[in-house]
Amino acid sequence: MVRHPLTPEQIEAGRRLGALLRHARAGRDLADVAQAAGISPETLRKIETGRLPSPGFGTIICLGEALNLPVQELAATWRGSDLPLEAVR
Amino acid sequence: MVRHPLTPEQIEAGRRLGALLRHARAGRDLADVAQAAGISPETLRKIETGRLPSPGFGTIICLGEALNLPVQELAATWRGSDLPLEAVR
DNA sequence: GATATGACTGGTATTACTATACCGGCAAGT
DNA sequence: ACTTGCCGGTATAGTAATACCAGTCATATC
Repeated sequence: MVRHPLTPEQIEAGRRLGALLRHARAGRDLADVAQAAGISPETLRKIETGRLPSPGFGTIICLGEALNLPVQELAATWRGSDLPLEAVR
Repeated sequence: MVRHPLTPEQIEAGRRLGALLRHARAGRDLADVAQAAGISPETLRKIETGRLPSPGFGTIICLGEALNLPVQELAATWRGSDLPLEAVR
């Protein structure tokens, strides 16, 4: 096989990650956050809705910076061991 | 444009990330680490040598787990603000 | 010294996916 | 009605992830 399709687990992980990002964005404008992270609004929207389940590493890092999200929480959310924010700090 | 080619900065970031991963692997067998992270040995080798400059988020998270690397250091290395391990803990 | 073993390397090929863009539509607010 | 913000569908260039290969460079082993 050349490249395996994404597993359901990976797709689920992408959904969790997207939900976290949308929640962290709170009220801010989607386009503003996207620009701050250096990605296109279209891409951010797809990540948030889970239609881009497994984005690039740098993409998520930049988004985490733009949203003031600790990297550890992003990683924990992706893994599914969704420890609350307090446990990370 | 539909998708921008990777910038030289991104390629450099990939190189740094790969160097960190290879250093963290130390003496362990490449194939063993790859299996522990759930990716193919070929892919790990390309990430370490920088031929896959911008891997998936999940890919790096799994590798960090397999190598006991704190996520924050991976992120810092990618960003270029290569704070030493001690500053992260 | 020839030969084998083991781990890495660059090259090439292939498929699935990311990242981007544009569209029409839908809901809430002004 | 008009704007604002989100949504799903579609299209496309570039890349990730996988696989196979031949070549290198040690370190053994004969």
